[in-house]
Amino acid sequence: MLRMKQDLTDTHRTMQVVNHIRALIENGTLQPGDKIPPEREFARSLNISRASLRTGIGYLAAMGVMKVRHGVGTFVADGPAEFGKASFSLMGVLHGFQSWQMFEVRLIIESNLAALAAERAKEEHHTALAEEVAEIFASIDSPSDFLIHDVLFHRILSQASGNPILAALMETITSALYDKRRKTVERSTDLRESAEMHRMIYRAIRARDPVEARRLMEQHLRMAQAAQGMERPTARKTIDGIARPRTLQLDKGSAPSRL
Amino acid sequence: MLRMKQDLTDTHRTMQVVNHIRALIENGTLQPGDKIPPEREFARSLNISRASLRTGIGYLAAMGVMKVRHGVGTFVADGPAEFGKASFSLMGVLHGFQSWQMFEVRLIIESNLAALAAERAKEEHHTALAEEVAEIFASIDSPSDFLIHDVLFHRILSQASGNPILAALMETITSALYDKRRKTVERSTDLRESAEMHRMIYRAIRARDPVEARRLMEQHLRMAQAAQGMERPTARKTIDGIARPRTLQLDKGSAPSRL
DNA sequence: CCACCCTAGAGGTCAGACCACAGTATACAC
DNA sequence: GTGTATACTGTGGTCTGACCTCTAGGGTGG
Repeated sequence: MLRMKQDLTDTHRTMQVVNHIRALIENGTLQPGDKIPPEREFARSLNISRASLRTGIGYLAAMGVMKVRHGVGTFVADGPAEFGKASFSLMGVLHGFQSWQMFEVRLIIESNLAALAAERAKEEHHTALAEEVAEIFASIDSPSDFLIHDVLFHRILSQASGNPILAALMETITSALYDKRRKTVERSTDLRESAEMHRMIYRAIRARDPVEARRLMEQHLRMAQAAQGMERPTARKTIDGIARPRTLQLDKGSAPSRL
Repeated sequence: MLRMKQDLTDTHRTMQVVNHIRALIENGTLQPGDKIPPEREFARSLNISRASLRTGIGYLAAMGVMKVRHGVGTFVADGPAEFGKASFSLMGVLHGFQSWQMFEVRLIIESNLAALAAERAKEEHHTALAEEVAEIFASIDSPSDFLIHDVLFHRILSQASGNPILAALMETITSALYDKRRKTVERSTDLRESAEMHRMIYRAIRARDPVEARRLMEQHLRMAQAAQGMERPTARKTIDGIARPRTLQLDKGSAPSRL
């Protein structure tokens, strides 16, 4: 009737490797930061060729679950969760993501992140947040440093929200936005105002006031968006990149496996 | 001082392939659904070995940008945008994602999706949405069919929101939730109530009432969550899967490349 | 006209040699 | 003794080319 086949990228051996490692992570044998055995050895122990093993590892590395370091070894990722850095930009060109859409998503997610953080942040988060606010003020004359601590502030806030999934989504958007920001921040003049906003957001979180935290975060982001001239276009035209009409197909295709 | 190296998975050849294909997609040479040349031939034209080409393709396939079909060929993905199906579950076991967190994210994203859809949906979306509502009512006695149209309804709503990024994030969460739902829906008794909710949401969107659409969607999701007994635990214990304490490190590590 | 089988074309796997990189041990010069 | 240069070892990266498996389509016999 409809689709029967599973379009998963589950090529025999590849998935075998992926599932094996997944299992090792699930039962705790492998923890973030751990190193897996050398390819030659690991391949032998799994009774597959090194090439196949590498395919599987490549798969895991592509989505950020593992990190491969030439000449050193392969490790389980340990940084903040994220859905493939490159993934986002690739998906972007493929589906025509636009800047205003990124900001819209950021506004939605981060304002909720702020609200949740206000409700759930622990002492240690308050401390870390306060430190970053201080660093931000201290970096007012150095745009590049300012941006670093700005990013750090938002990342800590993500963790304070107590929802790693939301944090991971935010991280994905943020890293995609980073390059663009790095360029504009340089010629930014009112970093003082931005610093002040961070401080106010921190105070709202500190005071466990979700409503205020959300409001301030929204205000902060709208200001940031305006500063980069990336508001949503009133008309239907592309801001950056080529316009991509692409007949919008209400594709029912590939409904969640089997049906 | 801090990190200097770029931890990107950019192994020479691999990235070379990825960027090449990315370029082909950007300049329109490759469109969703298109087939790329056979590996042997493509590899020769790029002056790299077939193995390297395959590594690159595997990378792209892993994040859902390309689809490989054994014995047929390799194609550019054309379905709804999504950040790697497997990616999510892998990230899940790695960072300890929990059910209530997935619901929380879904609640946040989808309620906003509904609000946006109410503001921006076009005629064609209204039509498609109405059709699915009808299908949903028609499937009240068939849980499996019901679920299919339920998913379709939400997917169309995502497209109607006019923000493909948000839609992609939603799709990622949804596909992860799908399996779990498939099990519970079977023994669900009040599908009628759910169907009614979909109809009301549709009407709110149709009436271009963002506030009401958001409110109804939130209500709908909370009911769904309650039906599956996945509210957020009052205490600090795990619902499913093993508890994973994992010393919460405020990892500053891997700040967005170079600094 | 339909069912079955065969085959061409495309991806999947394998084996083993060799290259490139990172970190450490060693040797030589001062 | 100290320090720097070099060699070695371990680990991932790439290449070749042969062979396996799957899919789709066309040919052939019933």
